[in-house]
Amino acid sequence: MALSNSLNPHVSVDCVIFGFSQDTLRLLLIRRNIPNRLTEMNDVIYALPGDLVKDSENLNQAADRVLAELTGLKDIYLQQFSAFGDPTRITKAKDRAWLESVRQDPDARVITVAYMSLIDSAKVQLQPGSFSEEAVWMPIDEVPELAFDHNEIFEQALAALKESIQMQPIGFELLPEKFTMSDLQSLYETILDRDLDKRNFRRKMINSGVIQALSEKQIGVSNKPARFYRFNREFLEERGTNIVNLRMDGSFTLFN
Amino acid sequence: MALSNSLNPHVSVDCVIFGFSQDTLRLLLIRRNIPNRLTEMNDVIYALPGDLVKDSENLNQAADRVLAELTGLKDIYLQQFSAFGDPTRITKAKDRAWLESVRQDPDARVITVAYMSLIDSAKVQLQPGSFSEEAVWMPIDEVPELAFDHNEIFEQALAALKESIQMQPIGFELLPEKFTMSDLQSLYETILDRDLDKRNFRRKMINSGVIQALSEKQIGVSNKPARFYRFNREFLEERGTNIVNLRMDGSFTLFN
DNA sequence: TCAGAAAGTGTCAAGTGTACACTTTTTACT
DNA sequence: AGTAAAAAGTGTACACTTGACACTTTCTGA
Repeated sequence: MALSNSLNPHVSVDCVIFGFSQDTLRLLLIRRNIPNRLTEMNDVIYALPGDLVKDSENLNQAADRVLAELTGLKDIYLQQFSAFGDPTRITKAKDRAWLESVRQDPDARVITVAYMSLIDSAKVQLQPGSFSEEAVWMPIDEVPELAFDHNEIFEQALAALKESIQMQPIGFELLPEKFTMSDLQSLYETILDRDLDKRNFRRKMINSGVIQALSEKQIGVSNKPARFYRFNREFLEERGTNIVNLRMDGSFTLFN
Repeated sequence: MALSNSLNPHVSVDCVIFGFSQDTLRLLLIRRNIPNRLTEMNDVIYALPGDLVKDSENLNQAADRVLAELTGLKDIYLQQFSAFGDPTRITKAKDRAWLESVRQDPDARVITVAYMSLIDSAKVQLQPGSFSEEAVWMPIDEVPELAFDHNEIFEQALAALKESIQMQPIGFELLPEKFTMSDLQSLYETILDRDLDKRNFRRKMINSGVIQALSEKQIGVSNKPARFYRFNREFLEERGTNIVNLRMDGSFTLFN
């Protein structure tokens, strides 16, 4: 069996990248067309974006690089949430064709460090896909079978997101700079998968100090135009990123 | 440079193992004596327990194995909290002697997956140390300079512990089966590094349902004997392990 | 029997969570 | 010009939780 001459041939990063549009939480996936010798058709395989870690970079840099190559964006919210290293995680038959097409050493175990990323999908200009590879936004309840153990990684990322959003003001990463209160509530309802009371939601958000009202309002809507808000970045600076149980007195619980 | 013939020569696990005794939070460290050719004395180096991941095992199994070899215990609370992979993390001069003594390939980067573990230190029979290697319980505010980036890993584990203990009923992993309310409060005060009100603490713990009062009491103490309590394991079964914001109505926030 | 030590207990005021329905503002249509 | 449709925006009352605060009880050992 050939060994790669990299010092770290078997460590990768995978990115679970969430976006939010049309009141739907979406996942950024890579779609690959793998020629199938038997059928002479292409097999379509979906996978999380990821890559092997280079010798010169650390794990965060590798994840940043994957994100930048895919979306063109830098300084994106990125949170490492788990490593996956089961010896059988990439040995399933369904993944063989792809592996052989990209790896020198398809039998080797790959340990992967998984990142969760939140981006404003409106900012993303997906790189135009080649014939064999393309990035697509997939609604999270339509995620198909993915390569390797990527379904499990995705499920864990989603769970991590649900937990984090109740503890830290990170939902804003999924929205544009300016958003309405309804946008924000819709985002929270989607992620937490339940309805929230409109009046209570607004009160809590405003009182918590995490958002600031702008004087600007929507234009061109055929109903009462909503006020825009923006995330109060000073809030984070004052408190650090590890906010637990913010209440008006300094403690924080978004929804019980 | 020689390459190991393992498929995964460069992935390890490191365990940050917390224990609690004499009202002090302690860390289980490995102390190694490394012969120094210049001084003809031994250099003493402390490090987190850890090992390379074997081809046949997954990451959790590797961490379990490290723990079992060190303490003789199985089924211990173990939570993966972060991976560390900076290219320079093991290249500092101070670590050279040790590395050369244990690794075939001291220049290679090692990516490590870090675990936080909580154990009742009374259950641990530390394996009798050889001349060159020995395990010791170190109070967390006396932790010396450690090998590699282990100080950083420890700091992050401590931060993760502080956060987790406010969200999930995991403090019990550090206590014996039966404990007094004062033991429990002392543990929380130590980890959170602040005083808690005795009456409010008791009320909250009892009302939350996470502990059960036993009829048994202390004997042989020279003051009013304290009642024993135990952790209510059914509580976890009913709610799953990811408890956020438990209150009496089902929500949970331990302390604001 | 007395002193020392830690256990154990109750109340009140302020803050927070939750449930709940109508008015306002805008555009589009006739 | 008038009206309908659509979403924005607003207040209150009740129940519960939190947090501050000090004294009594129970045991041992001298």
